[in-house]
Amino acid sequence: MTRRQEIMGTALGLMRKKGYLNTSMRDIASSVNMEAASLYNHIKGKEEILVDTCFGLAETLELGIKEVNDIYFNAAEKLAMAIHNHIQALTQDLNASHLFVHEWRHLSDDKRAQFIQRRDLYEKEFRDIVILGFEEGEFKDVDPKFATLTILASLNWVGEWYRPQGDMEPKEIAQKLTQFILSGLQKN
Amino acid sequence: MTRRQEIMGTALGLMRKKGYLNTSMRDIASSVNMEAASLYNHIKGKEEILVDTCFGLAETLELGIKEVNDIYFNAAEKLAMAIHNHIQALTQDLNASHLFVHEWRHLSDDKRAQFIQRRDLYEKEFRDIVILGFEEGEFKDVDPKFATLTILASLNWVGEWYRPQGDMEPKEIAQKLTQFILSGLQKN
DNA sequence: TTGGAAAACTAACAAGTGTTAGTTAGTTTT
DNA sequence: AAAACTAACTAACACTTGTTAGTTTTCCAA
Repeated sequence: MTRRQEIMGTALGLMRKKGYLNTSMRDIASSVNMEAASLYNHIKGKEEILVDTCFGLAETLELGIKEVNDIYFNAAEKLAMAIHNHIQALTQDLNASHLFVHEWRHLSDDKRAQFIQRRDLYEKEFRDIVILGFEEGEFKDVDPKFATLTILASLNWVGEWYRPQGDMEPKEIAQKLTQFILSGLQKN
Repeated sequence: MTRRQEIMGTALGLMRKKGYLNTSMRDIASSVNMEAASLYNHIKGKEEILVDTCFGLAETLELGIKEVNDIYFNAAEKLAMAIHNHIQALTQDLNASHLFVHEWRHLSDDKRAQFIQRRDLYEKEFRDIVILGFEEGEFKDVDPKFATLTILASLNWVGEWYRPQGDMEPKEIAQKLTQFILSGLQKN
């Protein structure tokens, strides 16, 4: 593990616990036993931590949804796989997920604009699955935008309560979420 | 409208746009055309804004769920009404909702502990409805904790995309959410 | 053993933070 | 008219912020 990775990992942990703005370069430095100024031998600045993390996870998610569309499935299967990939990506590094879900707002103006664009594109991929399901006659005639936002809300919130040593594994969470989203709470 | 209310309202708007930590007392002051120090004639300090808002909305939500339990309904009807009340409370002031959903983390330690406790209690009320539904034989045998968190995630996320002048009214949103949560995406 | 890069250090800067103290003008109450 | 209250002000304090410049130490390849 390079020193840079060590710094990044420590920073992400602190930022998840205290928030991005509340985590100072001095906090990060002392957590890896060095002075704040020394961090600049490894990273360009504080924002680099946020940028690399947000865009890194964005790329992982994009690859995940592309994989879903490459393989031919019906909408229900596509949705199940998309949910699975999303949950895998998010639970794989909860600290990074926190920045991705909550702290992207503090990106500088241009980076934030780029981020929002990629996020919207990702949302659109989900929405297309919902629309496909309707065209197949398998899904109800719901408002696709509304449904997609609701689905993604459920997925992104998993990072708030998932605990790696807990009693549910990512795979199981994804499966339950898929079940819930497809057929809801009510019996028949 | 008192000067205090004016300050609070302005502060909440700024804090939703820029985040709690990124909004300085000087920002707030200049938005209401006064000096930062003068704010202290009306509020005790910056945290009071966060505390009053978070606990105020908490109380509204608690009243909402109590109302649901006072009136006898089956679980499906209870859930529908609980969702309706929750969405009404959240969409009624999106600025306050932002603090409630996102910025409560920055409460001081003791206030945060209180907040979490009340939040957990509110979650429990929702969970009890899910459990009741199962006991009635109306809901599936889902993991109640998992289901509740997923439901609340969907509800809380509404504040991220709801726009007051948009094409969906709170009542309609609540109705669609209820429908989605009860019977899901899939036909049959 | 030595040269040079990598990685740490100290010191400092310029800006911004929430908050307090003390004051003043204007209004309300006694 | 005198006293008290309200709400604004200026000035300052003590501290924290991200970052840069310049310097010293560490460490590995030649």
